[in-house]
Amino acid sequence: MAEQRSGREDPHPAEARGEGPTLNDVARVARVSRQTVSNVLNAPDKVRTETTRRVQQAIQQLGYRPHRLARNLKTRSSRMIGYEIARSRPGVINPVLDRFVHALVEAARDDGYHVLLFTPDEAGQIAAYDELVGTRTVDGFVLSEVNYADPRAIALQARGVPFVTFGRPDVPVAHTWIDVDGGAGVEAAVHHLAAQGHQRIAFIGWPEGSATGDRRAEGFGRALAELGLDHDAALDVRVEDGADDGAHALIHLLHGAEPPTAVVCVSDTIAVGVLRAATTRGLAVGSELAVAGFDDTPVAPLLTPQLTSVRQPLEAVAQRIVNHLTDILAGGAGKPDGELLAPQLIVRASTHPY
Amino acid sequence: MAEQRSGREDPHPAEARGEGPTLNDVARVARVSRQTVSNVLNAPDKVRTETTRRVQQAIQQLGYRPHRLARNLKTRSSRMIGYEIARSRPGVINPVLDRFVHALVEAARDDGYHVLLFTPDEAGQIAAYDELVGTRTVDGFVLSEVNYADPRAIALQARGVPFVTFGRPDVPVAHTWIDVDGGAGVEAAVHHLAAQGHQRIAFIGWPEGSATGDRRAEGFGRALAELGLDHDAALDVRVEDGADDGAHALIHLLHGAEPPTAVVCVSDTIAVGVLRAATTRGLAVGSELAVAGFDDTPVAPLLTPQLTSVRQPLEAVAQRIVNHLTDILAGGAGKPDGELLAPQLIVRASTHPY
DNA sequence: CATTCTGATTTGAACGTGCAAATTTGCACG
DNA sequence: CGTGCAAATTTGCACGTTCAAATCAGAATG
Repeated sequence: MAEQRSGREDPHPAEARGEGPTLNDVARVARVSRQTVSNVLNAPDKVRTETTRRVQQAIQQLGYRPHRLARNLKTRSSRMIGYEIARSRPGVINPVLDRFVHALVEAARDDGYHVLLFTPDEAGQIAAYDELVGTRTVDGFVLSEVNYADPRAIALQARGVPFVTFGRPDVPVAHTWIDVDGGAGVEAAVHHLAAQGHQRIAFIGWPEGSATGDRRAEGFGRALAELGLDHDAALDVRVEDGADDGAHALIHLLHGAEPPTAVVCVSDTIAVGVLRAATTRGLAVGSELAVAGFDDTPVAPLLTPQLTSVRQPLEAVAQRIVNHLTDILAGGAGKPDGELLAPQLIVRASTHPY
Repeated sequence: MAEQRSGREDPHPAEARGEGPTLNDVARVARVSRQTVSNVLNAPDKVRTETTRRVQQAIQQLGYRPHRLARNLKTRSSRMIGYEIARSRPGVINPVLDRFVHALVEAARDDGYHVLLFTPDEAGQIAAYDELVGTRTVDGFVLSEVNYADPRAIALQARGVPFVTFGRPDVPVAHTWIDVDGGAGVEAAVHHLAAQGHQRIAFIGWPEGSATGDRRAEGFGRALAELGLDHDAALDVRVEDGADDGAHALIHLLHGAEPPTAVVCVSDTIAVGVLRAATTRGLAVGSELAVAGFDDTPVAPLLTPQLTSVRQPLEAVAQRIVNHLTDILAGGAGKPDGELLAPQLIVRASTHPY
């Protein structure tokens, strides 16, 4: 059928190059122009049904897939979202990485984006961000573990780089954020303990200065006020995030004049230490001492007794973050706003009196 | 200085476009051609020192960074490595994600690559792989948790897609892999226990059929043989990977005619259950019953007592995997080979007799 | 039947870079 | 001072796609 061939042939058909087929290859097979194929994929309403059918078939036949790089070069977007994974500290259970990253990747995929991981650059907090945005490797970022006046948020803001944070800034600033209401989580834990009959409830938090920690601590104070319990300063302590620190804190609490019968911890890591110290002292956790953690890390259900913990809706957080970010990237400016999601208290044996 | 300007001007200088500067912008400032700038970056030896200096300065001045997409389009490579994160099962501590992913990202960066995460596609085990490679979004893959005759490895192999696995295939096949000698890890644990005086050492493994699990089990048999201890089938049990399963297994073992004085577990998750069951039964772990885990997950040092565990050199694994993969991607064919790294036994209180 | 209009399709150009070939420059030599 | 040669630099083109403008086909209109 040589006469069917058009005069000008693509001198480099896909097979000859040992590469995937291109728009031109599909176009030739479907006997349409390159642009029509492009339209079938990107603006189907501009193409006649019959033509669409023919093109689709050619695409099928050749197993064509658009070349991401070529498309992105033209559209000036990478359709990649950058996410920095911080170095995990040994001895501290990373509450976020596993579940959150997973959720992030899935949410991004649903919106046609991919997640690119990177680690902090020793050249400075934002060097890695500059690099990625400078080379246009990513279109925007998701920041987690943001603190007050987070330098990364400030820098990205100044550069006009799109980003959404997991965690809210302290002052109302002009960027979009999603956060979990940690205070409400602690509040729920305290209410739960009070409902079990506990009157002397302690809180082991992180040292002041971390946005996340401070807000959880506030929830503690709020809950006591709501319950009409007085806020005994001796029952409100602050330690670094470590199991040993938690253990020491509990021992200290137990040595007080009026020791607590229940302890709410700002993290599961600390709760692990509290559990350990309690067990070592022969205190029956659950009946004699109730303990609650925070983050519902994978270990919570593995501890003895199983640990009551506040679970963050990380999947929902990731979903909302990606939605907001892709909106911004799509140019749907809108004014930046925040969204506060409610955590959920997972009650387990460590706070059961029986 | 109008007379210094060349006749033909770039009609779209960077500032006018509101985008980053391009090679052309740098070239104009440095008064050289676009290609010379490219050479300064990619083949410095082809450029005169003086010219290099001028170009460097222009690059500095404009804050130029090469446009990744454009470069990659031309070089037909994305300089991205794909890594699939499997859905983590609740109640099982993911031994790999945190440390390994981190190490992977850092190793990749050192070789000029980025890591792109993705999750399994419900359309099939390799659909997501096909998609990424079809759109040329990634250049190759790192596979972890590979099993015998892993379908992903087979499919990628068939398609000629570059990849390196963490985990070795059962038959000598034609792909490169890195693995940790799990058998040797269990062996080390058994030897350590024997050195503490234990004669009846049990092993709690996974059901047969998983490459990783079977090899760890083999190490157990090997160690017993080396030590001249007989391989009592009653002390070699298999359960699913869960804390409860570990607990049941221990109880079962303790009910035997001659119960073990030491237990090596194929995972920390199982060890957690064993610890729990032992404690519940009033057995002093460390002195009366020694327990060792595997993977040295973040919880191991947080347990009571702290858990002896076999630690995989994940950082080294990631490093070697990336090195091999980038070699392959650079065309440095070489014949595929494997590399077996030794794990390290981290001794803690759970196997200390005092 | 010529004209206008609308929708469908094609053509030309560009995104920013790197490879290959072409050109220019600098320098040693007879 | 021309000649030859290697080194330095430039020019042309292509990577695969999308956007904008141009062309074409077909129906509706006067």
